[in-house]
Amino acid sequence: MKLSTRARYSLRLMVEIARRSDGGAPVSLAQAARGGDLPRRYLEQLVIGLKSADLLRGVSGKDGGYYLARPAAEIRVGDILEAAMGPLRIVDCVEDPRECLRADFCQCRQVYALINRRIREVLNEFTLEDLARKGGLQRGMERLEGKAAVGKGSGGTAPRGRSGRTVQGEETR
Amino acid sequence: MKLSTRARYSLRLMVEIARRSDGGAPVSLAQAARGGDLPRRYLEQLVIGLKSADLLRGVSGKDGGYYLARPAAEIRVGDILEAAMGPLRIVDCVEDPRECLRADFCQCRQVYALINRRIREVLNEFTLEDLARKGGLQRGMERLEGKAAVGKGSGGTAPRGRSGRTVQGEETR
DNA sequence: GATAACTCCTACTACAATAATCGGAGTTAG
DNA sequence: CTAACTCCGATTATTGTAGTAGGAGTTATC
Repeated sequence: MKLSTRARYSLRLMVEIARRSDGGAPVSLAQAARGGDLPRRYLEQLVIGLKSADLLRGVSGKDGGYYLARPAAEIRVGDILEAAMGPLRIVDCVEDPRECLRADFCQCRQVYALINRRIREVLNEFTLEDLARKGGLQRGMERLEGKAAVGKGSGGTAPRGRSGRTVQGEETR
Repeated sequence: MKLSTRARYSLRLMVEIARRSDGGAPVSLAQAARGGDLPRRYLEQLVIGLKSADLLRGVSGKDGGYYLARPAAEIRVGDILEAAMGPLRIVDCVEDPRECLRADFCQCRQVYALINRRIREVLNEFTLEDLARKGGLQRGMERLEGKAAVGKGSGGTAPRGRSGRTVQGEETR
């Protein structure tokens, strides 16, 4: 149930990049590592998954680094977790019955599927912007509380883009 | 994200016991193991957690075994998972800020807390009875779909007891 | 065109957790 | 008294996690 370090670091890395990528210049892992006190060498690994999920783009060479492949408001927490941890499934049999010999008569499977769906829904309601926002936390929380309280059906889980601005600068630590 | 074998086995074990405990006699691990093809020796370990969470009660001696500490409709999936895996927290800092040095300025924490709450909600909406029910799946599913689709606020997550009857007998495999 | 600061790629390693297995002591119905 | 259980404490093999290490390739700057 617990998120792996890998998952948490990936989220924090994305947050650091989101916060610092305001000036247009790519954010280096060294910067991100310092800002979020994360082991830089480890980030190098995590970044691979985030790139191939097309959440980050890399720029080689001096003054290189990474920038978000799309606005923070359009990157869902679920996207990041999926990139870091693989498919967001509570059990394999939910998607592919062949994974389980017992699939035809196992009642658990259907309940698993429903739970799994709901978890993905929550994960897709929150975006990187929610994580990266600084200040105005109180205001932010009200909005977030709303999100968390109102079950918004099962349908489209794409995040509605808003246009808050990400602040940069002041050392996070 | 994936449920551990430990967690899945615990659920299946509970299902086996629920299904077989109709006659009043306790269900032995040997029976449960055969019915759910689970390694009996391993179940002996899992049962420890389930007992101390007061979900199962043990009866020693010949014809001994285990029975549910309360009706299946009152045992939530979340209860079982918690007994099997420990506290249902996605990260430790959600409940205890001291877990994290960065707690005061970390925005993630609040979002984590909201996600965590929602996950616990889903897990507490489904009961052992939902998992153990045999036949009438179609009908069951409609009810379950309803559950999964309608976000029912954040309030009380105690399962509403219903009074379906658990079937017993016919070998599950 | 050297150099500094990066990304990028591939191993490697230490440690912890997971998924069991095993032997045997204690309990109880027949 | 014995067969069928629970109960208890070790032990083990395998995998996964978190993190390090070394170095090749890329690019702005002096």
